[in-house]
Amino acid sequence: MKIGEAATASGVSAKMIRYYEDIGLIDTPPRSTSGYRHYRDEDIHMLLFIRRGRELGFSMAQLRTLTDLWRNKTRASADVKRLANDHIATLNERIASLQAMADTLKTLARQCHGDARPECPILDALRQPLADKRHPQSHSGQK
Amino acid sequence: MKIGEAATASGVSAKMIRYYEDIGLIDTPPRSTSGYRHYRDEDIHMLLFIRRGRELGFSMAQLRTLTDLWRNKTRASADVKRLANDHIATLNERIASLQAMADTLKTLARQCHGDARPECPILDALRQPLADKRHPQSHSGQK
DNA sequence: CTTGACCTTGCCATGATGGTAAGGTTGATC
DNA sequence: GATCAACCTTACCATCATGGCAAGGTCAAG
Repeated sequence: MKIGEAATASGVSAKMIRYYEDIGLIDTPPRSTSGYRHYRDEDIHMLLFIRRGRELGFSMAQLRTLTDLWRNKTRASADVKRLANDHIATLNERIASLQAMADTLKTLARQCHGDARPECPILDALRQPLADKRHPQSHSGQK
Repeated sequence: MKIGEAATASGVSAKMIRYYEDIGLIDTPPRSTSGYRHYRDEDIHMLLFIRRGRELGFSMAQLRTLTDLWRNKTRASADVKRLANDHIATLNERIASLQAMADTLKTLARQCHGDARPECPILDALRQPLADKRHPQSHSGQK
C-alpha cells in the first residue's frame, strides 16, 4: 500500500504519516526501487491507533509511550491505566479552567444591557482585576 | 515608564508588549532620544485589559475587536455582549469536547485491571474504532 | 509518448510565547 | 571620567502539529 492509500485507510494525512516517521513515532517503512513508501495492514493499524489516541487528546509524548506499550506484548496494564488516569486529570484541569472562564463571562454578560448604550460591565471588569469568586481580594498591590 | 516597568506593572512581558505593538494591537509608544519606549498609565491600563482578556480565553483576533470597543466611547454594549456570548459558546464547545474525551477514557480506565497483566481494554479500544455512546455504528466502511 | 494521478523532498506559515545574541544607554559608584 | 550592572534595542531561532506549495520523479492507462 502506498502512502496515499495508507492515508485514506487510516484517516491520517500523508503529510502527517511522513511527519510521524520523521519524529520516530512510527517505523520507517520499506521503499520501492523508485523510493515510494510501502505500508502493510499492520502499519495502518498503528496509524489508526495513533489517530484515535490523538482524538482522545493524548499528546505526542504520551502517544510515544502508548505506542511503545501497544507494541510491547509483556506490558503491564497498570502502566496503560496510569497514563490514562494522568491524562484524565489533565483533561479535568483544562475543563475546570475553561469552565471558570465561561462562568466569569456568563456572569458579566448577564449584567450587560446589550443595547445601544456604551456602558458595559464586561469592559469594566477587564479594566479592573478579575474577581475571584472563591477568594476575592480587596487590596491591589501597586507601586 | 520604560518597558521593563510597564511589564512589571501590567504583568505582560516586555517581549509580548513589543509583539502587541508589532501586530498593531497597541499604539506605538513615543521613544526617548536613545530609542527607549515610554509608556503612560493609560498604556498600562490597556495592557492590563489585554492580559485579562487573554486570561478569559479570548483570541488575539477577539482582543483586537475588544480593544477597539474599549477605546470607542460611542460603542454599543450589544456588540460587546455578542462577542462575549460568542466566546462563551466557543468555550462550551471546547469543554464538551474535552468532557467527551474524559468520559470515554474514564469508562475505559474503569474496565482496565491495572495490574501486571498485559491485557488492557484501553489499548483494545484504540485498536478498534472509538465507540460513540450516542450513535453506535455497527458497520465499518473499508475498501 | 502523453497525460494525469500519484509520489518524493524541501521550504514556508501558522500563533503566542520564550530564548539568545550582539550591541547601545543610563545611572550609580569608585 | 572610567567602570559596571542593569536596562534597553533589534533580529533571529524554536516551539508543536498541521497544511500548503513548488519542483521534479514514477507509473499506469490510453
